[in-house]
Amino acid sequence: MSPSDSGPADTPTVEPEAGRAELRRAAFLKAAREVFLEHGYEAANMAEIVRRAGGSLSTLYAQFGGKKGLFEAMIDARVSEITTQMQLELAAHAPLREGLTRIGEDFLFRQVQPENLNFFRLMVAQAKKFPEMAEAWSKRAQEAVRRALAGYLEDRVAAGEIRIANAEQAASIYFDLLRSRMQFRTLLMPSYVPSEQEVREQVERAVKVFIGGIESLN
Amino acid sequence: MSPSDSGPADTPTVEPEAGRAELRRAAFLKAAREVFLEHGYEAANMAEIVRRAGGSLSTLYAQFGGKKGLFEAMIDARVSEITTQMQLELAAHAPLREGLTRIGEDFLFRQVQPENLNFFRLMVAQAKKFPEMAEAWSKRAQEAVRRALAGYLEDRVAAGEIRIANAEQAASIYFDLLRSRMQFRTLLMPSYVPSEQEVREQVERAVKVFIGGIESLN
DNA sequence: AGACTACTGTAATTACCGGTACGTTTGGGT
DNA sequence: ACCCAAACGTACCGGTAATTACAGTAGTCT
Repeated sequence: MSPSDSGPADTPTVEPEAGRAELRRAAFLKAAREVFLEHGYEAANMAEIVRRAGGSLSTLYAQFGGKKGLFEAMIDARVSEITTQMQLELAAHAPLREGLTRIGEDFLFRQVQPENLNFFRLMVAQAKKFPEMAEAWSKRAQEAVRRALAGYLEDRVAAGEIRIANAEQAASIYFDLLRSRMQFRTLLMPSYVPSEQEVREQVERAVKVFIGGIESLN
Repeated sequence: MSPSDSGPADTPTVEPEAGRAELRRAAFLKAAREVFLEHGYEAANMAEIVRRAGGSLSTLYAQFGGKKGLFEAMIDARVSEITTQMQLELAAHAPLREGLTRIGEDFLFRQVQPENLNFFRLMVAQAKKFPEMAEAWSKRAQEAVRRALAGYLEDRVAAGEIRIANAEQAASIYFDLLRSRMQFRTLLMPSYVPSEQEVREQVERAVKVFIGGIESLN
């Protein structure tokens, strides 16, 4: 392979200087994402995806092999996105209450984005059919933020602001406090979108309970 | 064929004194439940349901109108069940730590039953297509247990064991602490079934953090 | 028993959809 | 300009599954 290798060796994703195939592929993935999110896996229609993406059914099949392959590719792309998207704006050495609040709001606002919830719904629905995929999703979505928060907590422990034996576990508990109620409601009531105020209040409660209660674990 | 007694159907779990129609209906609902839980809404097959239930396709359509009607009836039945199933073994006047532990284990063990998780997955997946249904589900599943726990907490407040301004809110937070992490994992990893020990540990952590932190809300 | 109704069995109808075949066009490299 | 693989468009195949039609059967009520 390597046709002349004149130097377009880079262009990892969809950079303007991508070959035709790359452009098609990107368009297919974008349309697939829309359609799968709108209708779910079973009810999604390959022809509809082509209609939206442009290009042709043949090319779609040539590039992804089939519905399953397309779905997997689409989710893979999203899983990669997640890692960067989940990067928390770390609060460095901010005092505990302030840091937790900032991290919490940052996280929860993203968490309740309709796009995110739709992906989550899709993954839950297909967890049985695509187990590795669901697992990868779950790992990525969780670990990045938990590690980040754990790091921050360890910093605060070193600063003597709080006593925590197991920072990862504590981080996990904080995210539970943050997320649970809203995740439950938003998953089951797609039309409900929490207001900014609701999110802030939820974070405030979580911070209070966390700071008040986390040392009880030791 | 089977001239005389074609139906091997000796009607399992139904009131002995029900009309034929009722028996059919119950059998259809039971089979529908199995099939919908196994395959999801879209992939479920009406003929398969009839195959399992006995009876005939015609009767199924006569009774439920169609796939949608059958699904709704099946979920309705489940939503009714939930209220009784969610009845917590209330801890009456038990001391706080003991009461919370008992209520928590009772709740969480039920919550991670595969049957329950499968229903939850199904509802999440179909929340867009059947919004009223998902909402009814969410309400029932939440309110009963929250009210029950709130009642118990108020009792403990009256006993002077703890100071809580808003018992419903506190109850909600306790369930968040209890459920979140496991719900997340079990939904995304259908093969993972938490052990009894894991459940107990989770409850223990939740109890500690809750008791330690809940008064911080006041 | 007779009549009225509900259930059964099966086949037909209809629609949709994933996947493939195949002839045509296009665009980039030489 | 020429070549060829990639991309296109579209018709088509095979299968599945919801829904309906219909003709026969079994219960039930009087």
